[in-house]
Amino acid sequence: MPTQQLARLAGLLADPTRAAICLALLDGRAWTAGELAHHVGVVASTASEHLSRLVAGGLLVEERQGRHRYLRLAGPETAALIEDLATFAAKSGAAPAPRNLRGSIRRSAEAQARTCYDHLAGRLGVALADALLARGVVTDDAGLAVTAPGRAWLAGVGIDVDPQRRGSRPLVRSCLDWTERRPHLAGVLGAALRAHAMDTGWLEPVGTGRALRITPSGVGALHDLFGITLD
Amino acid sequence: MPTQQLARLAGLLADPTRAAICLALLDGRAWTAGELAHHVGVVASTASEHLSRLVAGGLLVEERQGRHRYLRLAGPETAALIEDLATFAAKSGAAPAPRNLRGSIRRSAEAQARTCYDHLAGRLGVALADALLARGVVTDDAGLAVTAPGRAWLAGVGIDVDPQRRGSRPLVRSCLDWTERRPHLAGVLGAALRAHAMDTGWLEPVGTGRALRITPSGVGALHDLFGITLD
DNA sequence: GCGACGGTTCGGCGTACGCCGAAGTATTCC
DNA sequence: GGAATACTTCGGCGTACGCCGAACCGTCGC
Repeated sequence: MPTQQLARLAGLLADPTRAAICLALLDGRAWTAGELAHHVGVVASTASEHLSRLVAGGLLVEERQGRHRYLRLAGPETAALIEDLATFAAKSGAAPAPRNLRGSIRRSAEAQARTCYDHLAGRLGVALADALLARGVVTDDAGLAVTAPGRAWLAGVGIDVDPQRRGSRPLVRSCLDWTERRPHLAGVLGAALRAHAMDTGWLEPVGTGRALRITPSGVGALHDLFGITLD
Repeated sequence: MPTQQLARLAGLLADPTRAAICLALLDGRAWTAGELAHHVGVVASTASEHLSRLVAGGLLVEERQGRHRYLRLAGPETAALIEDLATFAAKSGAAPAPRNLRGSIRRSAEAQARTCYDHLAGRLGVALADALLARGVVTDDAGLAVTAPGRAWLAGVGIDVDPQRRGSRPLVRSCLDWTERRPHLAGVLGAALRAHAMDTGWLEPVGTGRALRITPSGVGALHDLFGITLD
């Protein structure tokens, strides 16, 4: 009875509150139950029940730490499914003609580069993290940190990570990516990298989602500056 | 508010009856309202309401002819979405680990070859239809029909289309495919082709869906007998 | 220890929805 | 024209579900 299974799965996303939760979790992070409740605008008890159903249904996984319950999507394929669904839903009513090619293009583009909150994820995000570590711009000796020469080098490229500008936010932070399952750079540096890449036109958004496309000039710059070549 | 749209779309598939309707329509054919009602086991009035909702939601399109209301999926992307969803739902609970590669493999495989009811669809189905027409095994002079030499040639290959075996079912019938939007061969010959391909090991099922994989021996046989090469 | 806090469970309320049968409308066949 | 057919609309029934507030339970900070 695949029918029941399909209906069950769809039923998990058929409620606006649960849908909002899943969309929020598309950023790949693990949220606490309280954060999600506040974000979607329901009381904690209501959210708790929704979250239990989503976990029972296999869409979410939970991780209990002390008095917190962290929730994230069950895996990359779950994220992909929800994105596909949301994308399809968003353009219902629009011209359905040119969707065939678009779909696959966007899919592959998103695997290459996409935003995770305000920084870069996807294969580009991981590659950037690797490159900066390899070149000594960032060290991982006692927690992630930008080295002194690294700071100067970044300034030369045009990326400003003046420590005065960070509030309470860590300068460099690790963030686990969906498709790569490897950490990439978040924090102030991660955000600065993304902002610089967008400002200089190395990357441009494609569609309304979080997918990014590497422009021709971006291909050159990423190769020359960071030694990155994505096939 | 993409949240509402996602929930609306999911809500269309969240009901077992509607899910069953959509799964039935995955064969690409246009069903009448009555056929669907009987197939999913509800009374006509109930089905009518479900169908109206599915049409209003953009998942189905209708075509009125006389006192009949024909319904089919809105397009190839709709079929793909429902299949993705059903596939995902079917393996919820199984090991989610090796799904990354599998997913893309299956996707491309399904575009190449898949079953449509009991015959072959996808690019292989279309290519087979073309090949048989080009070789004079089948003609399209006055409706599709198997030629006399064609019948002998098929018998030599090992495909039995003895006219005594057909009941009221047409020997050859055209069927519009989703991904190719071109007719392929249904009817008794279509079913016989599929059965032969499975029996001889030219094709093998992949996963639980309708996707088929062309085996190495199948590649050779399809090339030698029908002159077919799929990239 | 004790309070504060995050999360869960439970009871109750209201709505939405799926189902059917009966009546109504349109089309086709004779 | 009249009967059979295909579908739709409507009314009514029952259930399922989403929401909240209140009470309860474990964890953390002092």
